[in-house]
Amino acid sequence: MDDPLFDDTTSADDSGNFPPRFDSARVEAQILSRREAPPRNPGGTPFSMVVPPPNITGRLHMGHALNLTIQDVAARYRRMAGQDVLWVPGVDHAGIAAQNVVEKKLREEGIDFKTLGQEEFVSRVWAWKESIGSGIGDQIRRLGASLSWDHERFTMDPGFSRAVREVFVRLYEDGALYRAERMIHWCPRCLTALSDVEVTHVDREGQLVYVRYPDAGGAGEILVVATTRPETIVADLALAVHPDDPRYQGWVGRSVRVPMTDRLIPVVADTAVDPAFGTGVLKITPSHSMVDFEIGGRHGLGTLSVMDADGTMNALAGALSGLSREKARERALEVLESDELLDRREPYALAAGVCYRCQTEVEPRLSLQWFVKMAPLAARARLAVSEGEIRFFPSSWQKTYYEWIDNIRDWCVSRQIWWGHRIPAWSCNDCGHLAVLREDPAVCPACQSSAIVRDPDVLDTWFSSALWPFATLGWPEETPDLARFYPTSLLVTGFDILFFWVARMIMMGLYLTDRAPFRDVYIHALVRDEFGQKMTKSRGNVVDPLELMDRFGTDAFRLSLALLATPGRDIRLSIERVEASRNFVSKLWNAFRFISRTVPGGTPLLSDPGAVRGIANRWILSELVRTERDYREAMESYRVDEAALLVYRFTWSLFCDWYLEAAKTDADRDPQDPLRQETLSTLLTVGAALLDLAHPILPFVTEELSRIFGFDNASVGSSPALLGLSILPGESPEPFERIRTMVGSVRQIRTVMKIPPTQEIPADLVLSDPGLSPEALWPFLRRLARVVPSSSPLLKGLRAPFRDGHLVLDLGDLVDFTQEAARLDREVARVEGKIAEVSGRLSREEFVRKAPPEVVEKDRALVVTLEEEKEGLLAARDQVRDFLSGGR
RNA sequence: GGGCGAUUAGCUCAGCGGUAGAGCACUGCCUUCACACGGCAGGGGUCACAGGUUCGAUACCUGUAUCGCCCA
Repeated sequence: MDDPLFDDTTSADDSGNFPPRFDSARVEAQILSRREAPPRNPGGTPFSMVVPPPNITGRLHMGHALNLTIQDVAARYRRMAGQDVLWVPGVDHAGIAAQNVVEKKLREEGIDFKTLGQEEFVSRVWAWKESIGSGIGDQIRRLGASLSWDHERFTMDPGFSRAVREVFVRLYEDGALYRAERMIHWCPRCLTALSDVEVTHVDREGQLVYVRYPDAGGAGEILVVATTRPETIVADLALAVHPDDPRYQGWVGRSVRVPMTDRLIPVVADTAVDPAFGTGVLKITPSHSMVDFEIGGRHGLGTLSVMDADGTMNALAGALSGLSREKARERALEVLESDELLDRREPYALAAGVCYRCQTEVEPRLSLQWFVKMAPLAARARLAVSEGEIRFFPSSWQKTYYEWIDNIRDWCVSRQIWWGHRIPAWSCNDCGHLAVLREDPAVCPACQSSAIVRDPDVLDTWFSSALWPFATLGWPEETPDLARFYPTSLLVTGFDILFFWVARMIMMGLYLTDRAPFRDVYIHALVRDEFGQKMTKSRGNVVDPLELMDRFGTDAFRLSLALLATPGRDIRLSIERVEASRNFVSKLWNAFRFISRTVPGGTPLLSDPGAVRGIANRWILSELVRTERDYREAMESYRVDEAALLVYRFTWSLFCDWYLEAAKTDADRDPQDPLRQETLSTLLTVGAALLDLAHPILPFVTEELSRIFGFDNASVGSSPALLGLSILPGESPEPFERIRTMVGSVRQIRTVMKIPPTQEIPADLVLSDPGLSPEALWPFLRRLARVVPSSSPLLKGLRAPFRDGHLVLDLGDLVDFTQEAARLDREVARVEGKIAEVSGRLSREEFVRKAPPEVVEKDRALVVTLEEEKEGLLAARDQVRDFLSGGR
């Protein structure tokens, strides 16, 4: 073991090697096996988040991965900044989704869940929940998400259930919750009511069917009605026309006969009718259409329901009874056809409402349900955002939020399923009293009868989710957690649940705690496949995050997501991107491999970065300070993508490409040379700081490297480097920038002249700037450009020009001047183009007069620089031309 | 029908009033003692289109086109 850093058992693979590849699988397994809770810092300012609880039915998908990565970056960053971070994990009981899963499982076992009864079924769901254990939780850990696992909650754990019940009762007592018979969206497959947001719309190719309604007077006149739902004709209770429609003035008040039946219905006038749709005559089916229900109400039409809960036509459907909705539609067309009441049909694109859980087309249905009054809640929720109490990132989501808030309708919260929070309402069979209670009653509170029945329905899953930020912290108890961490600091979520979840948390939070439940809301987009397609099972384009983590490492996967997480834009994730990130992790790893070989154990970190003298050292430190400043700015404004890019660029383009190469020069110096010591310490210091910057995004590789180097525990990530480097080194870093241009100039010539990279070129250094010391420059030029001081002054040679001087290169006989002449011509043209542009601007009086002085000044300085550059290029070109014409 | 977003290099995307950028792909050279999951050098863009504001517009405003999403 010749490397002093590896003289103990903490080496990379515990056998003294620092392999050229980072073994992500091994390191991740090792770190995860410790199952450490992330550290808390009771002395720090609180920073809290609640995780959007994944469904118990869930498996980690791209959306989770993105969501958790962003949160974890925030959590780790805050921890490193000394804050006391609480990030509450948890799982949602996922009412309908979980019920569906268990129903299906039972069906596969040959059991019809309905035969079990509610209690037994619920206990089966609990058993199933136990059987899947911490599946999704383990996958979340796998992603490196540093949640506060000791605070894990479930939306149906006892405490949470108490909170849900408390809210329901409180709303009821306040008159903000009521039971009523209303039109709701009904899923004929899930057999439950749905809220407005649980219905999504899909474009369908339908038909507009024109049907003849004969005049009841027998005069042979007919009204033609256009409908997309001919199967509901048998439930028609009226036809309606717009009162101002000249075509139908004579019809209002008359009666027509309903096709397929013997019923007579009136023709009414209503302003809700759109004269431009179809024939301008609307059939009114109050029991099967939201709009018709309203119109029917205005005209006292009553109701007639021809469909059962499961979408089957019932006994009142006459010729259609017993048929499914779909079959009924076909049959209706046949009957109309044969009755010669079918006028015509035309294709019609319609947006069908479907259940968001099972995609079944929903039915409007009149039924007795529980509703939350939204108007008062919504008003406050609007204010919280418009007054800036809650901030959206990106802020463009405000509009969408207002749009919804402003058009909100009462929220149907009862569900006719078995899995969920049972509604705490009892009705008395004797006196009819309805009791909503915090504790289960034994008898009717009104008449003491024991003939009371509990409402069999459960609550919308989102009802409990709406309590998540405070119920997880102990509400309604006044717990220490609630006092310290509520309101939470940041909520990170996808736009797809803005209405389902975010808006409702705001409403409930304000109503129940009098405070907005969070300060900032970061709304991220969707992860799509590389072609921009949404990842869905049916498309078969779902990429499994776990697979990517296995293949490329979790760090690489997280970095890919972070880099692509531009606010407000969907993410197209391709394997190539993850590969590129993997390469970055490897690059980082190897940079530290180099440091470990170069820097002996026991080397101290820089105690005073401002006192550093070495050209390269000063340069990298000043770049680090700049990067760190921008990085913090990015993190504070939730620009994870920018922060990640800063780390990427600093590491690769500056630290690896330039500093490490330059540091090799200093490291080769005499052991007694103080510059060598300074450089070794700088390497270590910048390395440590770099790990800190990278840690929130790349937790595993940085923790492993920190461990190897004995830096502060990277899971704490409180290396002094990050905190201590707020001072800029005293002097300008410019000398190293000059070196970069010199090196660039030589490298260009080397390429054009086809001189092998390893071949050293003797050269003379000619400097016009007296501030630069050739003695300090040569070692870097030798290392980075492979030029060496020539033993004697060169009279003839090729000029490598840079801004304030040039190198004369002795290329011996290798020279093909024509290529170089052509290159220089191109360069001169490029610089001249720039000069023309900038000086053209400066020559315009208006520009000089109106533009800000600093802009004009900057342009003037730019012209000077460009002129210098041009002169150098011209001198080099002239010389090349000399060689070309005169030989040598 | 209303709203939102997008349109920048072959592809995927940053940038956003003041010399057009990254990753991947492409071309040439290089297995040089951290890294070929690498290095060096390079090619490639009238920043969708048309007006306007401005000393100056890829960026701001208006309109048009195309694409995507949300709501009705």
